[in-house]
Amino acid sequence: MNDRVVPPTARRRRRPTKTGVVLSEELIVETALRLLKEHGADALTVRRLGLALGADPTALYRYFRDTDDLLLAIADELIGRTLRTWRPTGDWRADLRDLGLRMHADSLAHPQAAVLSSYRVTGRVHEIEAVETILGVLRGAGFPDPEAVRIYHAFVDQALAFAALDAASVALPRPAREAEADVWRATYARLPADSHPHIAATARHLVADMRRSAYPAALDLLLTAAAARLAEIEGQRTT
Amino acid sequence: MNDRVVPPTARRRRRPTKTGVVLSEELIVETALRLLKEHGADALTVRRLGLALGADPTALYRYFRDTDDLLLAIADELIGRTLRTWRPTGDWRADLRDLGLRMHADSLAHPQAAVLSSYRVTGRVHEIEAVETILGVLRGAGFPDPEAVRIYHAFVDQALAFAALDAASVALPRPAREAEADVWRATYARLPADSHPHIAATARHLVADMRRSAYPAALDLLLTAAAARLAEIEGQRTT
DNA sequence: TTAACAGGTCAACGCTGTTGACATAAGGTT
DNA sequence: AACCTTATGTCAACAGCGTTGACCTGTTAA
Repeated sequence: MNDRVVPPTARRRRRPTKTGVVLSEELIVETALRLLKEHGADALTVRRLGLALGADPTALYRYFRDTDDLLLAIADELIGRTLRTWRPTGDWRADLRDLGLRMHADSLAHPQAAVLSSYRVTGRVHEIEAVETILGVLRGAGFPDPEAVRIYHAFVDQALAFAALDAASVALPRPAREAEADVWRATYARLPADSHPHIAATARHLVADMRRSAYPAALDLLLTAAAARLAEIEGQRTT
Repeated sequence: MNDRVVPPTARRRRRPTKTGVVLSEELIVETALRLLKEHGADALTVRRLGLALGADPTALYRYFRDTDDLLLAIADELIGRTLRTWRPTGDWRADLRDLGLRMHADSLAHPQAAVLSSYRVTGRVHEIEAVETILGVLRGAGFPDPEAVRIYHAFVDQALAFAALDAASVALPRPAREAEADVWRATYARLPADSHPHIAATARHLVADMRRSAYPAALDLLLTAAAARLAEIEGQRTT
C-alpha cells in the first residue's frame, strides 16, 4: 500500500516543480486526457505523463495511490463532462436516447480512457450525480421502483458496454484497426454461397452495417421494449 | 514485422524442446487459456507462458507473430467452444436467448481472455461459423435481409459488449473488485434523501440489482423489441 | 525566526515484449 | 546411408514499464 497520497482537502503546500509548474489533481487528470487523446493509450505511462507535466514522473504518486487510482479519476471526469452537456426535455424516452448517444459519443472522443475505465464503479461525485439523474427520469416517467432500477441498470450497462466495445476498436493500433475493417470485405464477402449461404446472401448488408456501431440500433430496441413495458404497467394500473 | 512464423499447414518438422515437449498452435492456446483461468490476466506473459509450456519463451514467436496474434487465436477458440455446446431447437427467439446467455456465461468462465479479445474480429473459422449460424436463425425466422443483419449486429455486439463488461469486473484484482462491490452499500445506500431522493428511494433495489449482470434483462428487452418488429413486418406482408 | 513536513527528485528494482544471432535435429533427396 | 536444407528451439540483450525508499528543499504555521 502506498501512503504518500495526501487527501486533496488537506493539501496546502504547493511546491513548484523544477520547471515551475504547480501540480494538482485536476492538472494531472487533464494532462492525462490530453495525452490519451493526442498520442493514444500507449502514450499514457507514468514517465510520459511526468514529462508532459514538466515534473518528475514519480511526483504523481503524491496525488494518486497508483495508476488505477488515476484511472478512476479520469473516468469520473469523463462522466462529468457528458452530464454537463446534456439537456433533458422531460420526454423520458427522448432524453434517455440522447443521453445514451452522448455517453457513447463522448467515450469515442476519448477511446483510450473509455476502454480503461468504462467498466469501473468510481463512487465519485459525477457518477453519483448521473445515477440520481437517470433514476429520476425513469421514476418520473412512471416506472415503479423495481422496474426503474432494472431498466436503469440495463440502460447504463448497455451504454457503458457498447462505449467500451466501440472505443476498443477505435483505440486499436492503426494497422490492426485497418486489418479488422478489411476482414469483412476480404474474408466474409468472398465466402461461397454453397458453404455459407446466409453470409453470401447478406454480404452486401454485412459490409455496410458492420462498419458502423450497433449501439444506436440496440439502444432503440431497448427503449422500444421499455416503452412497451411502461404501457403495459399503466394499462394494469387503470383497470 | 515478424517473419519467423511459418503457416500451420507448412509445418512439418516438430522439434522437441529441452524438456521434451512438442509445441503446436493448439497446445500453446490451451496452455494460455489454462494460465489465464488459473492465475489471472496478469499471469499471461510471454515468459510465464514459456515456463508453463516447458519451452524457451521466445519459441512462441515461431507460432504467433506477436502477443496480439496469440490473443486472436485464443478468442477464436472461445467462440468455437461456445458454439459447440449450443443446441438450436428451431424457435428463433429461444435459440438466440440461449446462445446469448451461453456466450455471456462462457466469457465469464474465461474472463481474462474475454476482456482482451471480445472486441476483436478474428476472421477465423469459428467466428465465421458463428456468423453463418446466427444469420441463418434470423433469416429462417422471417426477417428480411437488411433487418436480419441489423438485428444480428445488435445481438452479437450486445452479447460481446456485456461479456467484456462483466468479464472485466470479474477479472479485476481481488481487492479492487471487493472495493467496487462495497461502493453500492457503503456509498450509494447511505446518501441522504434530501440531496439524492431517487437513489435513496430505490437504494434497496439498487444494492440487490447492481450485484447481478444486467445482460439477461438487456437481452430480453432486445428480443422483445425484435419480436415486435417481426410481427409488424409479417403484418405488412399479408396486407 | 524557526521547525515540521508536504511534496518534488533521484536511483534502483524486477518485470515486460521483442529482436537478432546462433545451434541443432528433422526429414527430404540423393 | 550420408548429406544438406531449414524449421524451430535457445540465448543474450534492449528499451521501456510501474513502483518504492531515501533524500532534499521550499512553504507554511507557530
